[in-house]
Amino acid sequence: MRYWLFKSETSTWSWDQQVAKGDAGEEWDGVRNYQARNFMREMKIGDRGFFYHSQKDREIVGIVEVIAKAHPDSTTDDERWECVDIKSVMPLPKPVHLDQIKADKRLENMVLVKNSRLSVQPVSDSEWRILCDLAGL
DNA sequence: GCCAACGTTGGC
DNA sequence: GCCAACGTTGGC
Repeated sequence: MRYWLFKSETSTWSWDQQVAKGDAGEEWDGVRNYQARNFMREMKIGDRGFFYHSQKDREIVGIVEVIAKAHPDSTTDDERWECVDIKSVMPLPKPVHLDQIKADKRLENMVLVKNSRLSVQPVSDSEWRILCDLAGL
């Protein structure tokens, strides 16, 4: 299983909205970036990811699971854009703020730190473990 | 609200 | 195929 990180602006699509969708989940649509799309194409059902609030909050707030492989994005007719479906699994007992991540030497190579603009990113096994630890899991 | 970093577009 | 111009993102 691989790990990922999904980034969203609170005002666009928040963790609360994701949770409200329950096990039915929701498309991670609206991605118009080739790198992010390519990562979604690599995802498999059962892969897990962090849900990160960008801009105002700047913290990882929950864990999600991939429940559908990449398929055409329903919000556009442009065939280039695809997305996966994800559902919320659980909130983090202690959300992990960007400041904490940046302050941790072990996480200095995270994509979130190195390329903050990428909206869908891979997370390594060790990064996943460290972040779960910081989150109180 | 500013601006640096990055991605995309389009003219050549 | 290069690169200048432009638009967007997201941290600060």
